[in-house]
Amino acid sequence: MSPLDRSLIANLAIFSPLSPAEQDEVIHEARSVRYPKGAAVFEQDTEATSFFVLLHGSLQVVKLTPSGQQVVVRYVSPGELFGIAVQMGRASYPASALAVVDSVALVWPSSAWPTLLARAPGLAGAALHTVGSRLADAHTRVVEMSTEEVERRVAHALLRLVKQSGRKVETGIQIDFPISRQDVAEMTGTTLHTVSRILSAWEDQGLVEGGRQRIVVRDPHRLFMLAERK
Amino acid sequence: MSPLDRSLIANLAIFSPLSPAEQDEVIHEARSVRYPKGAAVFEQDTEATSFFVLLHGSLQVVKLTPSGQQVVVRYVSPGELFGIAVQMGRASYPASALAVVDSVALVWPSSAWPTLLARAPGLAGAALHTVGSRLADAHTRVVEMSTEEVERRVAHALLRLVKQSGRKVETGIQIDFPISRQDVAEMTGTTLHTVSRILSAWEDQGLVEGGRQRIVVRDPHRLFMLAERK
DNA sequence: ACCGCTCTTTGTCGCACTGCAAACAGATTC
DNA sequence: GAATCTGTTTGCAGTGCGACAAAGAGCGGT
Repeated sequence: MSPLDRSLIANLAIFSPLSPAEQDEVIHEARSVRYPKGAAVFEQDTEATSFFVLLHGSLQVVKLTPSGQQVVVRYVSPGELFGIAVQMGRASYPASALAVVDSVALVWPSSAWPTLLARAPGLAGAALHTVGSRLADAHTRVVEMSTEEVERRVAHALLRLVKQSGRKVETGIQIDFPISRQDVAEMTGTTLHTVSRILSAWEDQGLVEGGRQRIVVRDPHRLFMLAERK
Repeated sequence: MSPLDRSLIANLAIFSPLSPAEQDEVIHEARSVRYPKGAAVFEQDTEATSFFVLLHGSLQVVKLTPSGQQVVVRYVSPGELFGIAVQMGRASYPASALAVVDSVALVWPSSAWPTLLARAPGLAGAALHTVGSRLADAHTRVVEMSTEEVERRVAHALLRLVKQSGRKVETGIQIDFPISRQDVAEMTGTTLHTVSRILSAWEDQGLVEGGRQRIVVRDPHRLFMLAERK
């Protein structure tokens, strides 16, 4: 394992409030791990031994129900802190995190948290912000699922993905990792079939452009209108 | 305003890790406010000037959608920390909190947070735990709404209410505050009508006992079976 | 360049649930 | 105790979406 440099984390929102010396302290406890596409960073209901910051790639966080159904909780983008179950008072991870493309993360042992906090007290606040915005997202989703019909939920999900991981391409904005209709279905609480139908209809209207595990939004504004119109 | 004593907070999970001296410091910044039934503790989208701990009563946290629909996010029980929007990095409250019975809360100005943290660093961790368990709840709800049909969602909602605010009565366990079918509908993402039908059916089977703004669960175990059976 | 796998598309059918409507009942007010 | 208000029950008709089925298409492996 090569020694890590603080430049890796200096620009991340979570660590930028820290002084260079503090950043050195923090990075010193970490190691960098590569996860090939498809690999699990951690798995649901296993002991939460580590917490992480994603450096490169994208992760899908999925929750499996007792009856075997799967729900996509969210996608993790580079720079995000994740896997902080222990810090929230849990012994095990509440979901699994899978690499949807080759990815790299910084890994700290959960036991390092108190030490880090002592050295950099601002971290607690940063973690609280992180969890707070996830809570807001989760509530938004609850509200959407309670009040909106499927088509609008899919529109919102797509817009969120574009915002979080959109990459400009010739014909519009593409979601920057492989994502299947099944995945979108599991994000919006519907079926693969319904998602496929909706995307096909949108494609006919020139709103989006589909492909195998690929979605390009050609007209984000019109999609937004569709998502919000009452 | 009468001076507050640390005995008010000594037994609350959030403050119990603090030393008596720290508890004195914390309580010193607070004031106690009474909210009559129906009053708002704070309102959605207003500036988050305060945070709170509930001492007595029950609050309903509701979110209003742009199209005017309402969703019940959760109920707050005595001892809980709430209204910590600022600490999560928000300027305004993301929802409204209404007293469903006469209630009393401790109120701190948001600006007191840094001072409190300096005096009692354990508070940050406590807040993180609080938000963490809310996040877990929200995710549970997302999963339920994605994968379960209405009847099962209502069963789960009732079980959660009973667990959080159940009071033993002669014929079973009663939810300890007035709650209408409409409220249950807004918790489970369905309509008042469907909830009424479901509860009526359950009443015929001797599972629950209804009444105006009143629900008594007569047989929690059978309700649990109904909620979990695949 | 072929084969086989996974992902996607499209059609048909049925039903759980919603939306509308109207009557009913327990609480509250004067 | 009558009047009124708010919350609850119940019936019925309509439908959005899920369940099932089967064919088509892009991609990776040998």
